[in-house]
Formats: sequence, C-alpha cells, structure tokens
Amino acid sequence: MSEARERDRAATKTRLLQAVEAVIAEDGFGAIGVNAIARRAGADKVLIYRYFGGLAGLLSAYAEDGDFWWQVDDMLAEPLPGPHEADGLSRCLAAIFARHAAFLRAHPVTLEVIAWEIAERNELTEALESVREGRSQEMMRRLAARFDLEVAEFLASVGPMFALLGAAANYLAARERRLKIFNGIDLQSDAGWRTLEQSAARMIAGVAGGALSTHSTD
Amino acid sequence: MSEARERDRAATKTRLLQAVEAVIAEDGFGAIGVNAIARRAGADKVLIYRYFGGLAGLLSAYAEDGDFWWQVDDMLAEPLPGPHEADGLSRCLAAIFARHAAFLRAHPVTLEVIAWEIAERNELTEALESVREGRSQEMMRRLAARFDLEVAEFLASVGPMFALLGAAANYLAARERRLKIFNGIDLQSDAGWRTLEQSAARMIAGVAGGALSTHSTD
DNA sequence: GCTATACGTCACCATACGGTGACATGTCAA
DNA sequence: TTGACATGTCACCGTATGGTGACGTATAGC
Repeated sequence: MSEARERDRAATKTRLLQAVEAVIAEDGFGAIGVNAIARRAGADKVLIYRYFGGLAGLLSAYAEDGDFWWQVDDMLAEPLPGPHEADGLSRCLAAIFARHAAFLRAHPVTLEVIAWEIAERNELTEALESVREGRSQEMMRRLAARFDLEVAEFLASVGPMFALLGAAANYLAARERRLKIFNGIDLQSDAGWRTLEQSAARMIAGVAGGALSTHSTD
Repeated sequence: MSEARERDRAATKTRLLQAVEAVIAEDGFGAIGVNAIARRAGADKVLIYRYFGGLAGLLSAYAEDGDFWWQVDDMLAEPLPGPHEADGLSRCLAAIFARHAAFLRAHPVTLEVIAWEIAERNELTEALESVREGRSQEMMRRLAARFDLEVAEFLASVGPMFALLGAAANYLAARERRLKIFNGIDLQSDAGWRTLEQSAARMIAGVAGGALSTHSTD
C-alpha cells in the first residue's frame, strides 16, 4: 500500500530536479513533462505545482543550479598559446574552438538543451542562452586583455568569427547525436572532428595573420 | 449536413500534401500529426492511412515533390567570380556562402525542417538530408572543375570549410526564428548577416590565399 | 438494372497529457 | 491534548492524440 514516503520537502525537491536531468539525458527534451518527471522522481506530479509553481518554475530552478556551459576559466586554462609566441593569437583562438567542441561532445545534456533551444523557447533555454552570451562576452574581453588589444576592435573582428565557428560547433555537435555524415565529414568520429578543428585553425590563421595580429593602432 | 465532399482521390491527396506544408509553415514541425493535417486539409484522418499508409508515408510523399534545398545551378549561377579574376576562388566561395545564407533566410519551411532534423529523425528529415548531401557534393565537384583543381584535393580542403560555414549558417538561420542576439551578433537584422558574411569571406580568403590558390601540384 | 468497388463520413477506442480537488497522516506549537 | 499546518497520495477532469471499424453513397463494369 504505497508505503508512505518520507516527509521531506527538500529531498523531494531535489529528486524532482534530478529527474529533470535524468529525463533529458535518457529520453531527450521531447519527453519533458510533468508526468514524465514526476514518474521518474517517484513523486506525485502535484508536488511540481506546489513546490515550483509548475513545469516552468521547475525548469527555471533546474537551470539555476545546473552548469550547462563551460566556465571562462576552463576555456582559458593553461597551457594556451600567448602573446609572446609565434602566431600566438591565432593558435590561441584555434585552441579555444577545439575546447569548445570538446566540451559539447562531452556534455550530452547540454547538447539536448541546444537542440531544444532551436525548437522552442522556455525558461530553461532562456537561462542557458543568457549564461552563454555572458560567458562568451567575458571570454572575449579577457582574450583581448591577454593579447593587449583594444576591446572594441577585438570584438568587431573576433566576435563574428567566433559566432560562426561557435554556431558551427553547436550545430555539428547537436547533429552528431543522430547524423553520421555532414558534407562529407564523419561527425561521429574523432578523426572527423580533428579535420574540422584543423580547418577552423586554418581559417582563423588566415584572419589573424591579417588585420588582427598587427596590434593595429599602437 | 456535411455536404458530401467531391469524390476525388487525387485532389484529396493533394490537399493532404498541401496541408503538411501549411501546418509546418504556420505552426512549426512540433504541430505535425495526423489530426492537425487532416483538420487543415478538411479531410478525414483515416484517408491519411488509406492513401499514404500513415503519417510516415505522407511525409515521404511530401518530401519527394517538395524542393527544400537549393539547386546547384542556382548556387553557381552567374555572375560569380571565376578562375581568371583576382582572388577568384575565395570570392567565389564567399559568394556561395552568402547565397546559402540568403536561401535559408528566404525559406522558412526549410528552416523548420532543419530544426526538425536536430530534434528527430523521420522520413522527411532523412529525405532532406540525403538531397542536401548529394547537392553539396555535386556543387563542390563542379566548383573544382570550374577552377581546374583536382577534385580529391579540393574536397579535402574546401569540404571541411564548407561543412563549418554551412553548419554555422544552418544553425544561425534556424535560431534567427526565435533568438535575436548570438555572440553579440544581431541575427534578425540584415546588417548582422552582412557582418557574418564579411567575416566568412575573410576566413575563406585566408585559407584560399594559402594552400588552395596555388594550383598545387600542376 | 445490378453489383462491386472506391471514396468519404462518423463514431469510437485506448492512451497520454496538463491540471485540480479532496483526503490521509505526520509534525510542531499552543 | 488539541489544533493548525505541511507533506504526500489518490481520484478525477477535460482535452488531445494516434488509430480502427462500420456505415453510407456515388461511380464504373457487367
């Protein structure tokens, strides 16, 4: 006779939050819903309404304590090519692209959320979007400082490039879940991704070798 | 009293196929289903099963006569920088990227399907994937011929670059539906896209100015 | 004219969803 | 001890979905 579960609000809330993660990880964002989450948590769905005000509130809460996105420190962690090395800037940018791609491929829940963002806007996807936008901007500012370049100018040239390469990585990593070949590249193999990283590195070098590395006005 | 609709199988099939398009265009791929389509077509849903064997068959049929993707001829239409102009190859590749992006932004149903591909695999998305893969490969082969470059070598260097830039365009165009800013770029403005195209052009030029334009071994 | 078939309509099923009201029971304060 | 509140359980509602069987009725072939 259903064994009267322990009366512990905090623990139940935690179970619900963990259930969000579990459902996303195992069945994808399409499976998210009060019924599925409550079932997974072994709790009654009415508690989602009582404790979080509904599914939206639960997703918001999940978004707040989850870390779906890389930390700036991790992306800029040493060893990383610096301003005093040959082609330091372009090699540094290429390394960051590779780290970005590696992060995505290692975080399936993040990939699910990225896929979700494209299909729909909700509390979770909005939260991730704003976190990511903030981290990206901060990372670029710190990169500009690292290479002693003027921020506005750096943003103007590197920003669009990172937008393109970041978008490409997001797309390809999300598609890797279900698609093997994209434009002749094997997305589901490390070799395919190495090819992409090398190509990105060459494109970056072409730009950084030009306008960027000149230290411009100074 | 429900006015006994004309008995015309072919016309009904057409109405159902058009309803697929209408539902995708107006409510997105998430709204696709036998009920929604039948409702939109003004037909009974049982006819979807009778005439197409189910939703999957209907989507397959829709995929066959729909043209979701650009034609190679359109992407290579003149005027397009050629082998006898300065920086012909890199300007040509940049122009193709711009055309690709413009196509996407002008075809909302294609964007819906692209978004759909990321979330799910079905008859429709598989059909588009194979069409696109074929067209991309053919376009690259024809580009190699246009610039008198060896195909294998051309594919090895341009393929990954197009994979990255194409993926970026797909992602950003799909996100433009619901997201305004990505990495500081305004996706919902033509100015934002011009910025992206210029950045892509610079990255392409950096690569094409190196290994590519040397005509390599000949 | 008669009959078989094709076409379309309708009613219905089981299932799942989001959401709510009522109730039992444990805990803590007066 | 009594009463208020918090926690959890359960039954239920309306709605929507995918899917099927039964029923008309117009058309075509004999």
